[in-house]
Amino acid sequence: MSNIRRVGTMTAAVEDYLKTIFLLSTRGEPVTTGALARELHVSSPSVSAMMKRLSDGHLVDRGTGVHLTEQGVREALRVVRRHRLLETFLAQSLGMSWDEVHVEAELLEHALSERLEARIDAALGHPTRDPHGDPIPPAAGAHDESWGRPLAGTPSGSRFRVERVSDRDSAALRYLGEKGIRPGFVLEVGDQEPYGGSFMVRLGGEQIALGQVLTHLVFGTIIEEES
Amino acid sequence: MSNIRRVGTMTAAVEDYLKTIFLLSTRGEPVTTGALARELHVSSPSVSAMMKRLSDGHLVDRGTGVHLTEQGVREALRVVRRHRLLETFLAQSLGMSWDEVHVEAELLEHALSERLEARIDAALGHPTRDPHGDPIPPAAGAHDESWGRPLAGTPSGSRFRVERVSDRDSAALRYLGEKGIRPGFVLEVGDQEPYGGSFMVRLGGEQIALGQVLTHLVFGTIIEEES
DNA sequence: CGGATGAATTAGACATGTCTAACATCCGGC
DNA sequence: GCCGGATGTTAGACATGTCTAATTCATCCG
Repeated sequence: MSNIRRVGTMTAAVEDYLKTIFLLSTRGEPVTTGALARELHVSSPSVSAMMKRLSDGHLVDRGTGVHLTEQGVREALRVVRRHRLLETFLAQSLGMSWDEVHVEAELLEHALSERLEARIDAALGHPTRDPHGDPIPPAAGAHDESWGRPLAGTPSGSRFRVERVSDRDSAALRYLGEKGIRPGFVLEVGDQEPYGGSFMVRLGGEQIALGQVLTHLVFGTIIEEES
Repeated sequence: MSNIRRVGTMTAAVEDYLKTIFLLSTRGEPVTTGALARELHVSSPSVSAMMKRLSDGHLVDRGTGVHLTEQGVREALRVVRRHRLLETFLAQSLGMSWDEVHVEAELLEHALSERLEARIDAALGHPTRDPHGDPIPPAAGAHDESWGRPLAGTPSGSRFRVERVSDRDSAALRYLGEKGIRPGFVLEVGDQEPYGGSFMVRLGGEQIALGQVLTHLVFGTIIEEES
């Protein structure tokens, strides 16, 4: 039966590839056979074969690396939308924490019907951000996937508004969540301790030391002081 | 990647077959190659091939017709549990009607992780019945799948408590729902109009005429008059 | 008893998606 | 200018799950 399969060539595997290509390229990373293999936990030949299929189906172009065609972007955005709506829904309706929702959404995103997607969207009041601050692509219309700047390298003394936190490392997410570092909050940036030490920030009067890795997972903007 | 796949031999297709065998046999219908092909919308040879696989995996025995082994029942109940929990969850959290939830649960049931299943179960307060009145198998322990008696053939003048309504015909479900015929409600049974006419029942002062087909979709028990 | 009928299986093909092993290609350094 | 390593592709195999066409098998009826 394979209830999972959708119209045309969209299968769960195809959706995963398209989504991953989209996310890699919007993160500014090179989209190569090797990168996709690493990301999707498959072998390089598997990626090669799939790229051939996607290319035949006019979902990707292959020049230097791989990039999505217009139609490929459209399909990728559909998957990303379902993923982020599900994350938001699971957090809202079941109180799941932001480090748990990603894995679950990963499983469910290929099995979400259009109808259920619409119902969830409506029930949530047409949200524009998921729990990590990632923008939810609209059902139709333009989408902005920009990441802002990473916390790493932010000059001491500036005020930094957290906008997105990468959902790739679930343990790091839990840790950051416990410290209160979530989208919408503003950090007072302190000093980078020397020789790869902690990055000091202040949030609501509390001093927080963040390891190198964490500062590359938090994105946002520097708030200009008005005076 | 195929995120859908589970441990061992449990795939979405295997789960569908096991579930269907379980449901057919608990409805008292013969579980034959043909019946499964009809039910699952696949060809007979497909069923033959799958029965060989399930038989090799000790999930079914093949004598006269097919029946589940102990392990087969266990796996089938896991799928049925996920399906009915999902139906209940979708009805509760999104206000979906009982004629919509079946189709959606059908899609999601193969992608539900153990963790999410447990979260949903807890959030719903460990429900024992889905919106159609179908019993939700417990995570561990005995399960009773009995159907009670059909409304069809209930003698005039008796009082009939609705316990389950078959979810197989979505349009019929919607119709019955509009008339107020749902699990828990008690009907005063009237006459069967002759020559295959309507079956008359009374619910909360209102007279309802039910076509033949409907009376075979509603199950429950006759309430003994006390006096 | 013999043939028609229907149900089930076997045979063979195909699509999807994965793997390992072998080959190709390209690019930097000497 | 050539060699070695990284990167990518081809070749070939396998698992899953489906299909159609052909065959077997049982059964019922005249």
